[in-house]
Amino acid sequence: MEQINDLIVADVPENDFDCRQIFTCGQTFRWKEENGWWTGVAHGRKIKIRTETGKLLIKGSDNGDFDNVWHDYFDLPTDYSKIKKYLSESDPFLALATAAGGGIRLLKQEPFETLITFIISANNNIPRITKCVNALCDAFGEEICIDEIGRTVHAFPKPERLAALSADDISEATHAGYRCPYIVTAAREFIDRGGDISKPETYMGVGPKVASCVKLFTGQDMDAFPVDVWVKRLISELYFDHEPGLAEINDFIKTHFALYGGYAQQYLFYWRRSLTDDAVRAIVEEVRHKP
DNA sequence: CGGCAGGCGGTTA
DNA sequence: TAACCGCCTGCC
Repeated sequence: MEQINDLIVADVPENDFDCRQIFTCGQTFRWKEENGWWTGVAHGRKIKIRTETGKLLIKGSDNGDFDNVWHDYFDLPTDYSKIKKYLSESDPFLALATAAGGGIRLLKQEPFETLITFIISANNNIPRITKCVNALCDAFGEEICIDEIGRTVHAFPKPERLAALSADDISEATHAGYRCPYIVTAAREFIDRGGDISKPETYMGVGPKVASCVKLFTGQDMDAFPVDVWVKRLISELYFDHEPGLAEINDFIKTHFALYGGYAQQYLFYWRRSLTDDAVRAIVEEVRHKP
């Protein structure tokens, strides 16, 4: 890693870091692409990043922040080539999925932000989750800076701020609907528990799927395997000749994806969303008839 | 075009 | 098991 003025340049394996894949695969909703750079906020800091053949370029950071924050946030210590190789060799579908989304990385995100963001994600879709989360930050997050075209950039709100609000306050700002009371109570609970999210499913508004997301996207449990409608659909298409129940799917996941389960889930999820039902059927046909 | 079902990256009671 | 907020899509 080296620093040139306000630009950090770090080595990243060329095929293991793709901004679009990282920021649009559903793990975070705070990054957007502008003029060839991806801009985002985490840990109360705003940066811009892009990649260039084997290099990660970061603007708005410095040596200290890179070492203390971004190195870990972008999961740079993990060797994704090794993970993709292992998954590819253990499963023909993962070979295809890791080829399609090979630049995905699992960000190590902040506990409170992840908890609230995925409470919002329940029974919701990506464009609307993005809107809600960013509206929440704009309304209640502390100001970080003004960007080059005059927009105020906000951090994710602190637990104390959200805990002091009413559900109606949140609703007015975000239009997150019936999830708003969950956001307030989760903020209060989070404070009462001293920031402990080791059992996310014990928070109101957090069921099995959201709990898995929190564990996986904070880096707490890399075997966590969130099962949403897309993953459920794909698992039954690829591995079952009948419509499996949730228990059956969970059983299968535990044995089949034991190691690197969370990574497998991300590759599969990203891959499935790019395919039509017909394309999946054709792929299943082809893989089954291979010697 | 505009009104109105139908469907979402689940959870709760 | 249905109801839930609100936005987007497709249909008439």
